Amino acid sequence: MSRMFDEVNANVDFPALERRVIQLWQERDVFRRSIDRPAPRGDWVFYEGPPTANGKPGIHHVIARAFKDLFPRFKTMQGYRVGRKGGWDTHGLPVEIAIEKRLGFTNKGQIDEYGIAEFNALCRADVFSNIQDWNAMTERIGFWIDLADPYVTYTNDYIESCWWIMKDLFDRGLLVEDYKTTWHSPSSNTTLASHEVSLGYQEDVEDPSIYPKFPAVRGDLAERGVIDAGETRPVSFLAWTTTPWTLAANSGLAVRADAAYALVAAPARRRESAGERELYLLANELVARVFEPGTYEVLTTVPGATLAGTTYRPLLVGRPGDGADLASAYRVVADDFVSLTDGTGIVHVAPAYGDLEVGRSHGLPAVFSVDLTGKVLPEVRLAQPAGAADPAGAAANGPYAGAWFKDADSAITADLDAAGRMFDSGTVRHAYPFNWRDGKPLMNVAKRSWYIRTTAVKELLLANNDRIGWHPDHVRTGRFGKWLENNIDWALSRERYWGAPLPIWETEDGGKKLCVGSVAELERLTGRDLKDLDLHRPYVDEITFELNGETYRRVPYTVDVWFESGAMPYAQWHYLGDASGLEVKERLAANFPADYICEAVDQTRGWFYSLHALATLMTDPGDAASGRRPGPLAHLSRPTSAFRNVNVLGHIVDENGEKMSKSKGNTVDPWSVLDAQGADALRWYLYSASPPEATKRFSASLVDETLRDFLLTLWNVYGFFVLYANLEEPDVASAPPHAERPLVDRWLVSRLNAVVAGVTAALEGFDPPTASRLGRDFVVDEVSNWYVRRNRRRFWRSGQVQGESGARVLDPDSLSAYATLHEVLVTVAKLMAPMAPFTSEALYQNLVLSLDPAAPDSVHLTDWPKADTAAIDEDLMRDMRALMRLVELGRAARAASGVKLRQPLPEVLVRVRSEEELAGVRSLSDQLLDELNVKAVRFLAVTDGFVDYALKPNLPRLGKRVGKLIPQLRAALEGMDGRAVAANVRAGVPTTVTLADTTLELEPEDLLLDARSPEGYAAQEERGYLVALDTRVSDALRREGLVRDVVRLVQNGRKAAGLDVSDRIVLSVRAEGELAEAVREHGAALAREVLAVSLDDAPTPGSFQESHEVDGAALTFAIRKA
RNA sequence: GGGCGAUUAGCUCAGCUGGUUAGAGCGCGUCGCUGAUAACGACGAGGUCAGUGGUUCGAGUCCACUAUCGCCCA
Repeated sequence: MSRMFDEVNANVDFPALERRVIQLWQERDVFRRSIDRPAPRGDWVFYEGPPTANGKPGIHHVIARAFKDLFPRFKTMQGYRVGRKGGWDTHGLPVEIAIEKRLGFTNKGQIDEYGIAEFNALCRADVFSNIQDWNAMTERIGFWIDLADPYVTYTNDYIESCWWIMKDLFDRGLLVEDYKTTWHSPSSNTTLASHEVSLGYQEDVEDPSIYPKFPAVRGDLAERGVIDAGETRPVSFLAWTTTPWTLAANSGLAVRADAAYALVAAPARRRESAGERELYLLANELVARVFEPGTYEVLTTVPGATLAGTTYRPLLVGRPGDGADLASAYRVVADDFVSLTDGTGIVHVAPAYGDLEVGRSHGLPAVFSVDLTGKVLPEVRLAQPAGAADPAGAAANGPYAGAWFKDADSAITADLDAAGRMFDSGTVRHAYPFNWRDGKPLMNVAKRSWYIRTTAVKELLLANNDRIGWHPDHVRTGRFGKWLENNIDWALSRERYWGAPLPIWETEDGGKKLCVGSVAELERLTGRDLKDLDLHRPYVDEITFELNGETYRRVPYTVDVWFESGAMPYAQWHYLGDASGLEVKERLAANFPADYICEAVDQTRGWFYSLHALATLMTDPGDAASGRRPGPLAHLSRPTSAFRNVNVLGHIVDENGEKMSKSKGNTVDPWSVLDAQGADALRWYLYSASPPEATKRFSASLVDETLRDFLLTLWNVYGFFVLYANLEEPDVASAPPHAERPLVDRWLVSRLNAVVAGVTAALEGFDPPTASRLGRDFVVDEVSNWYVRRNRRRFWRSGQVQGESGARVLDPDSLSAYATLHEVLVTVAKLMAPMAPFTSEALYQNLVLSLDPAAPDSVHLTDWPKADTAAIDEDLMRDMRALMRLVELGRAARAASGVKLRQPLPEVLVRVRSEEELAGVRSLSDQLLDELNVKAVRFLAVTDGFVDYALKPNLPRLGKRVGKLIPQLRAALEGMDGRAVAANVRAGVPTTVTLADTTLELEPEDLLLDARSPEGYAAQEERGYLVALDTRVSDALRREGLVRDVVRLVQNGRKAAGLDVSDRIVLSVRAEGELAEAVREHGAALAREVLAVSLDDAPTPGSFQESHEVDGAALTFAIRKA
């Protein structure tokens, strides 16, 4: 017999079902067709943030991809075309480090020895080592993205686009070379990337803590009135540092202009109390912390601004940097960075070792004391007093020459102490970074570096940020906004190997520099055919050319990988500006900027920033006042970020809240979840568990809960529908129109449309938790636990009638139920499609395509449901809510009364909160009777004298008006006659309340009436609702209740006998006493309930037989399939 | 050390612009119901809404500080 629908297996295996759906998508080419289908609303642009495929994908990659898939599917159904080009991040340090580890390298020099070409070849081979896993995971979770034609950052085309951008920036003066402070590892002579530095931070490192005395030039101070002109005692600026080795690099001292500085008289060393006193300058508020109590005297205080510009003599000398002019050194400067929380309020400034910005802004020269391998330079020695000859001779090596910089600390300290230049020395424990590979200390060093001058467009960065739809919103002004406000130039160059080379060529002396923007340009410069040139190092390093008689060589740098990922809007199409083909230009125009991106929160200063900064630079309209030229995309777009909306995702942690890491062994293999619970359960859990930005604790048991709570409930409703539809074969198309269906159907349709509106709004607001929870609550609470439970009888044995043609035709009531539930299931399938693409596809295939082969052959090719606002009946939904509330109270009342639900009761008294609700609930009262198994309902008027009332103020209305009198008013209302006030409320007249000092006129809506239970009923009340059951059971009702017991036992018997739900039976029942009477009286109803074609009290031979005791009476029945 | 965010029941989370008795699901206990259900219903145990102070007639909600956790930066 051919069924209307494919049978639905109640023991559904979701992972297996999902694999079949994947196959169906492949066979029907659904993904491609979803992009090719007509897009009346135009393009909606999604950018894939490229992952790296050199590691196995973990559960945290699934979450990002689950979100990345949701919105493109949603927008596609809404009528947009959403192209989804995949991408892979292939360059960068993680790859290099993996290869270095494999080769056992501990420092960068070993790479040069090994050979850059060989090294990079290994990197290239490694980056896709896990791409099979990635592609399999991507497909299995249903992430639709074009993996056949992804952008790959290591390709020549991609690199060339990066070059084009850099050349544009260079030509506009926005790509410049300058000194930069870096964390340098002298042990491996390498600059470390910031994340490498953070890997190596150690807490509680013991370092020197010294207070050197810088001899002030007394004349300068006397001139400003800080000391007397005749002062002869030594005057020192007292500084504090933890790096004695940088003292030879000192070229300035910094004070805070707005802080008070004290001139203190004290002994020459901290621990001395006697002896000749010297004079010190330091921040006034730190004096008591630096000097021992009772050993010092504050002579005067002056503002820091007064000290600025005075000079002092150096303690040690070092090697001046290129072009450094020592004439400008050894000055006191004022700067806000100076902190007064520790030290002395006078900061020793060594521009070459960490204080580059300060030095630069005050014109202090860079002086070096240590080379890049951590060896102290030969020039370093104690400074000699003016006019004194160096005993060892200036040409000879200094006493610390060649020493490891940290080893020189103690010698320098001792020598300064001996020279009387040390006020105190000790140690301090603090956090300090070490090379994470060899454990050796790092040092802050200024190096030449290339920068993108993002500070030139800072205002534009902020303005463009204001227009981004951040989700959550606080990132705009918080994490990201703060970052932009403190914007510093983007340090672009890296001394690395496996990355896009910086395309700058310079002359031997570095005097002339040229940025190359394309391979074609390089061919013109060299006169060579470079079509087959690998743009990576070392090959590109070998390309040199002559220009105006000078040889140009490429600088040795690669660029920050964030630059590469930030360039993807342009580089994914191999965009080269005006040199691009027409097709590429059109592609770029259609796909810029993105409507949506989605990544985890750690990308704020990573991809989010690099995308934003480059797009801002590219679309910069220019600034005539400062002579800034417009960017190359200014003609295409107003100033903009690269993205309009972004979901910022939180991280996934394990079930104990701990970060997942391979070393802890607490990572979750996505496949373990995908194979057990399936992709939809996982996706739904990820969407609904918590706000996207929240840190999520992941546990498989929560995914399991999602599966049982939501997906299985939906599946059961679906299975229920199909099971009975296949028996009854309803023609849902011929069902009565909505308006003519029973109230409960109209209610469900109303709710459905409200849910459509709600889910649509939530997804348009990039809010998956709200969308998924609306769907879940609707399906579980309203469709399954209310509608289907309340209406299941309408779906089975529904009294088929013969149609005029002799065909079987369902009565309109059943047909309405089928049509309503069918519509709900189909619409829910569409609403769920972006979030649970597999289950929704399965439902759609069976529920829609079985009936209408002409329909789109995938749910993902259908249009997003539109909410029919005309079908949303707010009053009806409010009334049903009230009814559900009453049923809840009625059940509680029954439970309290001890009368079981099978026993019918004669009457229930009901009171609701308003006249409108009363009318509404009255129209739904048959639901109430059925649900509570009661014969009649009596509605009490809202102000019926049958009940008394507690009076309460309606606070949202009265709070502002009455204010402080609220407690008085409460007390007064409690003392008033509830019935009398209720009568006022009913009549719509104000009530006068007398308080101590005043009287208040309260309008009816200012008061809340809480009904109190009537005496002698099993009653439950809550917030104005009241349900009271009359629990007197008549004999007739008792017999009815007994028969319901018999029905239940026979039904159980049917099940035990292995009968099908639609099988008809021959039934015999033998009972005694009142039970026999009850069976006789309600025999017809009994037979109808259990599908008995005949009912007698004779034994039925060869049949299933059972004996029971019902309410003390014996019962035996036998059933046989008819 | 700085910035941003979080902290509500054993677990996962709601709680809108301050307002009546702080909720849901899971888990636990008792009882009930059951021909779609791997279910469902009622009742119960479980909360000083991280802490302290403030604003207010009224604070889970607003403000300040503190603690703990996470991320980013140093």
